[in-house]
Amino acid sequence: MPDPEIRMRKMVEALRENQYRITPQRLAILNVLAESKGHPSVESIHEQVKTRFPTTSLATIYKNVAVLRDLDQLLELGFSDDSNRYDGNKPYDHPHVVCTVCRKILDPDISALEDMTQELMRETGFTITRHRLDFFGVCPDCQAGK
Amino acid sequence: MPDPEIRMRKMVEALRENQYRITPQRLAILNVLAESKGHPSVESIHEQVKTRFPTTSLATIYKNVAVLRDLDQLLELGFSDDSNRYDGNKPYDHPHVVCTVCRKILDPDISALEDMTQELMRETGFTITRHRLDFFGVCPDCQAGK
DNA sequence: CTATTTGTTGATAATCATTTTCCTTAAAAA
DNA sequence: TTTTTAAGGAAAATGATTATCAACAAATAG
Repeated sequence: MPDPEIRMRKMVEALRENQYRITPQRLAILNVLAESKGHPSVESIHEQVKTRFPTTSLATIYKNVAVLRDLDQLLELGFSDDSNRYDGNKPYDHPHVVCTVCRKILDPDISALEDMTQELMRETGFTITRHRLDFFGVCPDCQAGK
Repeated sequence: MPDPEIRMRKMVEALRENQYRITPQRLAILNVLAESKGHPSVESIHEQVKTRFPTTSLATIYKNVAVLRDLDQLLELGFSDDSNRYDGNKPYDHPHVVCTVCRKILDPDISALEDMTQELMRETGFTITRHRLDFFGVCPDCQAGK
């Protein structure tokens, strides 16, 4: 079974378990999130859902990403100077590399993250449970002027 | 010379070098920023400045923090679900540890940060120039129920 | 010291992503 | 099929931030 389908089922299951209704628009949104390789914005999700359901309202997208986020099925990345971006495939905290030119977002591997968190806890006495780690720069494509 | 005074002079110097005028309101804002031990919001800066200049407009605070930020004299921490916070004492990117209970913010040392950035550039091909690293948890005081 | 120039202030309107409202529609249970 | 009630759609509201513009004042020249 391909990954997107697994994610779809997982998200539908989470909705059912919490007594949310399964509507066509909702399924279309889940589909966009599960299929997406990037980190779509609400606007981008809206565009894609509208190809199947042309009357879909932006508010419907907003309401649904909020539901999924609250069910821990969607990672919401808020940016104070831009619209939020969403990750339906890895709905848990992880670092990001953001291109400041084209706004592309990558998920890099940071093997030292676990060790770093442990050291931070020792150093500060905090119990650290979440993080938001963004690195900003210019991606290879934009460096090449594409 | 105490730290706040050093910061004041540094910021005034940066304004002068860039042909910005030194106004009383501007000095009052610099003073709030240099004296502040925390990470004040625009609203908080406004409240403090108004005790000396009661007619000061919120817009004036916004315009001035933008100027200082553009001169790299002020670190702006944007939050998508809250107003921005500002750090006038360490006006360069650095990691934060945030207590989710009392909202206290610490500046931890992360010695591995430079190496990590280099590795990220190799791994992703990005040229990384900035970062925003927030770790969230509960501080020792709040763990103790204080 | 006075006049001139031009950046700054303060009040207000505009912006924009997001949220809320409210009425209509339709999913799910009886 | 009927009933209940959550969800969808359209539009208005929200709230932090930005833009506008007339009045003012800091800097500079004379």
